[in-house]
Amino acid sequence: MKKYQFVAQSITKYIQDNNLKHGDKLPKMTELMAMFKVGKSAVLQALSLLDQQGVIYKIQGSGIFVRNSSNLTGYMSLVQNSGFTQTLPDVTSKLIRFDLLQEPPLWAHKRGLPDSACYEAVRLRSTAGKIFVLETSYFTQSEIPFLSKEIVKGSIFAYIRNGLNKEIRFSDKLMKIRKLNLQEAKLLGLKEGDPTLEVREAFYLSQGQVFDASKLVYNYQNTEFFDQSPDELV
Amino acid sequence: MKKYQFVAQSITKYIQDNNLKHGDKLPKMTELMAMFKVGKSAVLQALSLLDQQGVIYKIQGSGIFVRNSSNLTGYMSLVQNSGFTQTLPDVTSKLIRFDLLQEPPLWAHKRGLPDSACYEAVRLRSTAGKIFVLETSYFTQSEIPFLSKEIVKGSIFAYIRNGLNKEIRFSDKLMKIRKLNLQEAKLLGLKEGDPTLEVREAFYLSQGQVFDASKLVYNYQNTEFFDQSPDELV
DNA sequence: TAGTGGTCTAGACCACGGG
DNA sequence: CCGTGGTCTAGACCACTAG
Repeated sequence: MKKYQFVAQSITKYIQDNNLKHGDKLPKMTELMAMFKVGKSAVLQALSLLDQQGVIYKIQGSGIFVRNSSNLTGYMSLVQNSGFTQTLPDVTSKLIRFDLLQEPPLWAHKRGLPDSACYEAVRLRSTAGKIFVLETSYFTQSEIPFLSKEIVKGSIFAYIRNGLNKEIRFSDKLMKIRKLNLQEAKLLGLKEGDPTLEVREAFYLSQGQVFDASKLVYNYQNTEFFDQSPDELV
Repeated sequence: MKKYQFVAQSITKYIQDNNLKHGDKLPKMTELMAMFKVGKSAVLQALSLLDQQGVIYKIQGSGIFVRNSSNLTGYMSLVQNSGFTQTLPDVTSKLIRFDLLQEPPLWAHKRGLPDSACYEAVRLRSTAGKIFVLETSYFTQSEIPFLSKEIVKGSIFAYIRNGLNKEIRFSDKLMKIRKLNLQEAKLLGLKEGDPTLEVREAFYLSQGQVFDASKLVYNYQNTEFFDQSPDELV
């Protein structure tokens, strides 16, 4: 483990252990450097991470402070890549459809998925027994040569990371609000015309290729989202 | 202007000028250091900025590459603090209500707004003549002592930044999908029961105090969102 | 195995906040 | 004014990619 990761983790633990709240002051940089026996840049990288995660904020000339970590259990991060598995408890999947197609639908190709054979997986995902999203995913076979029903029932991303040893690097999302159609409504246990958030997402591997294009249709009754924007840019 | 800001800006311009697309390679770090006559850490900070903005990605041992800057005009960033003014064209406001209250509503106080006198502003915002959001904002008078109808009709944030010379540092958002009520629907030009995204946001100043709690109700027909997640953490 | 980005250090100097 | 975080340098060494 890298030093700055260790420092970031230790600071997070320090906040929990000392039960620090919004606005409480953390040790100053020189003290942090001494505490963890690292140089300034390691501490800076750690603080930068925590900044992005919304854990702390810094005031030049004053100090480093803890940020509101409001009770976000049950909320879903709209930004974090891996989606729900991070913040939601007991995520399970029900497989609706699983096929190998000659080519992806047009929208998936437009989002960058290669125009060649791909797996299609339609899953209904639940947290704590409640259905929260209908997910239609396309995985290009050129990157993911083999996929089975068993893998798809579990976590595909875990399989890609651990089984194939590939790294998921970043993603693009386009989102809109709309009404559910009848088919979606039935699957989600809602009514036609009920509101939903539709997310079309493209996932990229470490070399910058799209390997997965997904469409997510959320259940409005069982989903809430959060975002803690960090210090800003430009 | 700081060196790393200048470098970041120059690289962005370099990408535009050379019309670089997704996957195209940028000059290597040593070349960038030479091009801009700065040290390694200045370049690193610049690249880190661009990484967060979704402009580039790096592959260790290989190079620095341009990321898809798909045509996002008309889309709204869900993450960027200042909201729409950044990416949307021709934003105008219609003032629906403006008052000075003895105290904010309960939800605003729960989000961190002081339980004392505050301004209430209800605005209908449009881009290119189309109404896209109904915004109800509460500004605590302890931080924003004076607000007028004229200021509220323009950009309150610009007034705070330039007029009051205060810095808006970060924000928390909670979001959910739901149905419009009759009153909201009328204002947005939609029908009762139509879908919407509701965002409750708390804005913080540089010392970590909440000065603004806002509720945003989006018009689903005129709004689409995007997000380009950067390299991830932990 | 050469070459690229990543981590980390020690230290100089700058810029802001608060007494 | 002092103390804090912020920027920046030069350079050592590590880790990964690709030919």
